[in-house]
Order: sequence, then C-alpha cells, then structure tokens
Amino acid sequence: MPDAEENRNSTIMPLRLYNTLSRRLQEFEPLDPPRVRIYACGPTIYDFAHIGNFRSFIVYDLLHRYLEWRGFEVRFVMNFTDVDDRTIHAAAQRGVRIDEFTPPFAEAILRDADALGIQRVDSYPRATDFVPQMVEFVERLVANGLAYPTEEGSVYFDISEFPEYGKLSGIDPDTVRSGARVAVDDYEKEDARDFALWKAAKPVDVETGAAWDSPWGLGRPGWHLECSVMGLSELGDTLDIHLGGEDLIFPHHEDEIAQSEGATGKPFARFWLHIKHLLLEGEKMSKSLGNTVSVQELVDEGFEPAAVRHRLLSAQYRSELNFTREGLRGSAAAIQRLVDFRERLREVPVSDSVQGTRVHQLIHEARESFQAALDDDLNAPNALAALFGFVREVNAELDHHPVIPPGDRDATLEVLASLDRVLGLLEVASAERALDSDLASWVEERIEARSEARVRRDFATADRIRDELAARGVLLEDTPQGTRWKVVRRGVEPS
RNA sequence: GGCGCCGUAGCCAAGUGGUAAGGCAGAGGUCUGCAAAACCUCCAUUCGGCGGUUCGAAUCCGCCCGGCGCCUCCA
Repeated sequence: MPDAEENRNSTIMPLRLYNTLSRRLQEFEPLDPPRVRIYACGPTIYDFAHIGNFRSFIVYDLLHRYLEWRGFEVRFVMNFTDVDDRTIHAAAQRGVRIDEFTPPFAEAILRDADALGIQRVDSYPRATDFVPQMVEFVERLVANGLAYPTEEGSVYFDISEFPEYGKLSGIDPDTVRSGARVAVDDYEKEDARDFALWKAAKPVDVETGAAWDSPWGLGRPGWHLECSVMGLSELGDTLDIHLGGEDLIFPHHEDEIAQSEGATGKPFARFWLHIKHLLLEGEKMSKSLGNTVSVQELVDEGFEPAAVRHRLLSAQYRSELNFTREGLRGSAAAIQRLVDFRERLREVPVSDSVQGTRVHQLIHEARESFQAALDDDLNAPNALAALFGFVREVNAELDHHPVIPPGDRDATLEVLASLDRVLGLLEVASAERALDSDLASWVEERIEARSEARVRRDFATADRIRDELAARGVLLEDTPQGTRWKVVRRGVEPS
C-alpha cells in the first residue's frame, strides 16, 4: 500500500509547524493542495560545508520526506549562492573566476548530502543563472518607488517605503544599533538600514567574472535579491514554506520579504521555518573559531553516515543540538539495533499454521505515535522514540513466538520500511553495508570452519576464528538457524 | 543597549499544569559451550537555585546563577 494514500486517509490530526512569522505553531495546509512549494536557503559555495550546515540540510530533508509521506506533492528548491562577497573574495584570493571556483564546493556538498541520505530536491538554482531576472526584478522595485539607484551605479531598497519591514524578525528598524558592521559599508546609501539590491562593480568583481551589464552600469546582484528571485522564478509569487538557518532571519529573510512583497504585492512565504544552530562538543562551532568538522572528517574518524544522520535527527530542529563524538557512538549503536531488528525479521521462520502475534496492534500504535510526533512541529526525537519502542515490543513478541505467520512478518517489515522513508536511517545504513563479495566469501569460509570446530566441540579453535573475524570488524551471532555475521563500524574508541 | 532562546540522569534528548518518553553507557538476570543479539529488572522522589500562584508545577509568575543566538551578507 502506498504510504501517501494511507497516511493521508488516516490523518486525523493536522500537521503543525512553528512559523517564525507568527511566532506560533500553526496548522499547515498548502495554498494549493496537495502541492507544496518549498524554498530553502542553501549554502554559499565558497568553502566545504560543515556538520552545522548539514543539520539544516537534514531538517530540510526531514520536512521534504515527511510531507511526501503525508501525501503532499512537494516541489522543493534549494539554491547555491555562487556570487556574493565571500565567493568573490575567495576566488580572487586564488586568482580564478567564480565560475571556476565555486562548482567543486557544490559538488562536494551534494556528495556529502548523498552520503547522509538527503534526498535530491527538484532544483538547485545558482544565482549566476538568474541575473537577467534579477535585473528585471530590481527595475520593478525602482518603478514601484521602493528602490533607488545611486550615482555610482548601485541600487538600494528603501525600507522607509515598506512599513511592514521587521515583521519577521521583530526588529524595529528605528532601533537598529548603528554598529561597527554598518560603518564598514562603503556604499552611498540614503539610510544605513537600506540594503543593496544591486551593487556597482568593483575591480575585483570584474576580475572574477562577477559583473554583469545592467541599466545602472556594470554590477552584480545583492545576496538577498538572489534568493527572492530564484524563489519567485522557480515557485511562483507565494511560497508555502521558506526554510533557513536561524541566523538568516535578520537581515536576509527580512529583506527577502521586503523585496518580494514590494515587487509582487503578495505574501512571499506563508510559513517561515528556522533551524537552530548546533553546538560541537558543547561549543559554538564556526569557521572563525576553527573548530568546524565536516561529514567527510567524521567518516574518516570511523563514524558511519547513518549514525551522523541519526545524531542530527536526535534533537528537535528548534532546540540546540550538542553534537558530540560520544553521542555519535550512541547513534551508531542505535543504528545497529535497527539493522539487527530488520535482519531478525527477514530471517524469522514463518508458518501459516501458527497463532498470530500482537504485531498488528503494535504497528497501529507505532504509526500513530510516529505521525503524532512529526505532526507536532517535526518532533523527530519523539518519532525516534516511537520507532524504538516498536522495535523493543516486536522483539519481545519474537522472543515468545519463534515462528510467526508470514503476514505478521510482512506487515512489520512494511511499517519499518514506511517509517524509514521519513527517517532514512536503514536506507543509509544499508547503502553503507553493501559488501564486496571477496570479503563475504572469505567470511563464509571462516564461519564454515568455525562451525565444524564447534561440532567437534573444539571451542578453542572456534573462538580463535571468531576473534580473527572480529579483528576485521566482523561480528558473529549463533542462532538456532545457524551462525549470522555482520560488519560493524562504531567509530573510534574513546581515548 | 535592543530583541530572543536555553539550563531535565554519566552522555544525547522528549515532556510546557496532574505526578519524569526514547537512545547510548552502566548493574543484575534469562538464553548461549562461551559470546553476540534479544528480552526482563534496576538506574532522576526529581527537572540550575530561591521564592510565589495553584488542590496540584519540570511545566505558570518573579528574582538570582550559568550558557547561548541575532542586531546588515555566518546553516
């Protein structure tokens, strides 16, 4: 049975999401059901992404998967910012053009995203592909009296013409502290709070290929403008959901609203969701502190991507997540528990002539609480609790029923797969555990030798073989159906 | 200075008025040649501290302590 149909029909409770705009939990219903249009602020591709970026991307993915599981038809767009101050300066430092400089970072991010089981979205627009639309958009704002060009060839948004400015962040523009960061701005705005839509080209922009012709001369789009134009171009005037990191609320998203609504006269995004930053080993992680860690580095340390995924899902997206190695080891164990559970089900002896188990009841309860958890503003920790509670209960049933009806087994495997279409944990773990056949046949050969030794009751030999396999990361389990084996990777041991 | 968030067991983390989910780690037990896996039992009379409201508070209010975010281009 397809999830979408089943879950949509069984839906009693609405999905509620915390909307930064209203500062409340709100029932989510798309403008044009069952279609949902989502725009997520993606990374600026001037460097490799760290685990903090991926917390956001994992939450984007959780929402994406859950909406689909819920039966919505999702169109999901995430941009790559490939022209802004940072990409230009980084490219200039290396003496290359931005179009040579940025692509490898986008590729690296997608590679890590794939490893973490983040579903590819429908479109990954790059700002540089939308410059004509951006110019046109700025012209509209100027025509609407919301923007003004300067003599040097920049165009600024005039926030005094947009009374609702501040409605997302709650910031009153009149009280914005005129701080050091404003002072470094070397452009000629009418008001320090106005923001650049279009920036007159500087020599470094031209050198790095980051300058385009416009009615105001050679220049380049401002960062805020890029996201508005990509979002509107790809999804239409009103988005159902706009996603981003909490740091983007102000000014980035505030400015997106001002521009977009100023240009279209329609609400830009109905729901704004913001993902809280994570802590790394109890400390703020940032490039300036030099304590960032990447997905690849964690993999090199011996952690599996499925464990990283589990850890990133282990806190609700609006609460702080303390990302630690110790926690990651716990996640690896949790993943192993799931993998073992599925394996146990796949191998459980079945017969039509035995009494049924409680699994149908357990399945019902698990689905209910799983959905209730995610309906509650994507409470992934509670969804995980529902899953693990189910695993424990079914394991207990299996302990009491060595043989079960095939329907019980199939239904259990089915619900496991269904919940995992949202969580993606088994999906990622399975991809990781695909083994080369050489290792597999060697392991099979050693197990055969060990089994023979056990039959002879030569346990010394049997244990030696088991140790030999363990040294290669292969663990054995003797079951009534014979010896099972698995490869485990739990990350580095604590020092 | 302005706006806002958080502090729950060894670790991670749910719970926002009715008497503390889940995962990891740990202890004991069942099973096993021994293990592993699985299951069972135990593991916070208590939720940073002190007051207050209430029949009842981790949950609401106040103060204090500690940690943190944003305030013009950091997910």
